[in-house]
Amino acid sequence: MAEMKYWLLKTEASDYSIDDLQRDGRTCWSGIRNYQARNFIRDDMAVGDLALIYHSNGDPPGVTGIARICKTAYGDPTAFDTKDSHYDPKSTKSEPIWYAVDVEFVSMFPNVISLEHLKNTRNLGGMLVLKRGQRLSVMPVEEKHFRIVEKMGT
DNA sequence: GCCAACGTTGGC
DNA sequence: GCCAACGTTGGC
Repeated sequence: MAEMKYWLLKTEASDYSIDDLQRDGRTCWSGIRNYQARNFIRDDMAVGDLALIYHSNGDPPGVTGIARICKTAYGDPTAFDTKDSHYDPKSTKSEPIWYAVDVEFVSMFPNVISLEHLKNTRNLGGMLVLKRGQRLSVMPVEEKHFRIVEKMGT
């Protein structure tokens, strides 16, 4: 088995929150429309990888829990749906441009680990989400950083 | 709602 | 291939 990887997945709490994931148990993580993020999803995510769930535009913005990748990348169904706001006619089922994975609920933190808290945690220096101007909705996380945030959330 | 920091598009 | 215009993200 390949080495386990760690990720950070951004979502807007008003759109799909950790509470929604806990309720659903499992969901299709769709709507990613950035090539760099797409490449992570399509090429690097494996079943069993763990992801920090990050609420952007939250109050406060921050990490709210953990999910696990439970199905590797497949053509993003929202790109095929003419009624969906993420519809993209250039992405076809035979040759998808955009991809989704399935994730399952692992845990919800009792308190949000706020962006400010992350910034003030010295051991998290270099974590991608803290970098200025970092807008990727999917990004890799180093194991050591994942473990620190996981611990902060328990 | 503002705006900085991007990524994408399209004319040339 | 350059780059200006435009759209989006996301903290504040």
